[in-house]
Amino acid sequence: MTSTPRSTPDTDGPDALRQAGLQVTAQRLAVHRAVQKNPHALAEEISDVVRAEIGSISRQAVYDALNVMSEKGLIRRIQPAGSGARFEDRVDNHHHLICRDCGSLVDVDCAKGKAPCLKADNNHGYVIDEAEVVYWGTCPNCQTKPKK
Amino acid sequence: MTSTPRSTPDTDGPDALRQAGLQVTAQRLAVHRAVQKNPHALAEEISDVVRAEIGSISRQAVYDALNVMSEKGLIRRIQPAGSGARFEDRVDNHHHLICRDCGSLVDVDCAKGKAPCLKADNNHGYVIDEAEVVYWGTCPNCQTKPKK
DNA sequence: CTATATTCTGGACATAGTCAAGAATTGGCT
DNA sequence: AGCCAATTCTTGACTATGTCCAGAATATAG
Repeated sequence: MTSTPRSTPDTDGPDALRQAGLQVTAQRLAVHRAVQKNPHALAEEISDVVRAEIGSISRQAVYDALNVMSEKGLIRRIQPAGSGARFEDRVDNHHHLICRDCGSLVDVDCAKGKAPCLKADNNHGYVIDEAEVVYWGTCPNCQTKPKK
Repeated sequence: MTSTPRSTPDTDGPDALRQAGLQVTAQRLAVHRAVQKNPHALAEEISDVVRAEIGSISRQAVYDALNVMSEKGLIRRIQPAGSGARFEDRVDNHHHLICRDCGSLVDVDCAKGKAPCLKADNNHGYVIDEAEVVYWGTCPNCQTKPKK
């Protein structure tokens, strides 16, 4: 560490937190890393990963970290029907494709980085800040199964 | 009302259920009516409405009716983050606009009845049957509040 | 180094929904 | 109309996911 100030300024743990105006704690750093390494993980899975890494963490600290970081835009929360909240560190505009049978979830890019769906016809006076798109279907694996 | 065999064949309770291959029961009819009359209601609200109408119904019967009817396409289930499942009888292609602050939810038509968002760039082998779009933002009422 | 605000811990609690076994109802058949 | 088999409903326990609270620990500013 003689002359490596910061390899990836934007996603580097401490800096990312500070830039978001959050205190830097071991728990938050670990949660952030866990989300980065486990895209689409559930809160409980994050909890397990963090616990494996730093020994222990309370459930509340996990939820708090996930919530505050998603509020600040550091991570993104997705919450499809049929499962708890999931978290990912990709904050760019992309969407998700979910299998109705097995719940598997994959990322899909949204038409070349543009946001074609961000405008609703009639916004009813709402100020829209995000358009979330979820594609529901059947994954390749579940298509082969007899359906029951 | 002297000679009105059925005003709306498609949404008439008994027929709608039969056409979906479901047994016609008082509970299901009441749940169906409750959903029609209370768009975007939660399961528990449906439960209350039904109970007011037919006296009593078990929680399980409500969930069962809602689930089977949404599987059969009689009603549609939507489940935005931060609330339980909501149900509506509009089955056509439309989307939703939700306030992050108060959770209010309104319908938005999807570009003139067409389905412009139904195609993902790369479907990863999935067979897609629905594209769900949720617009997140702040409703007119919450915009005036000081934000706290 | 100290002060103060923020965050974390631990445990109770809340909400939304599922599971399972037996009772009641529906719809087809005679 | 009356009966039978299958479906549906009831009841009550249970699971999963997440929140609330008060006090202990920690981070950051000065």
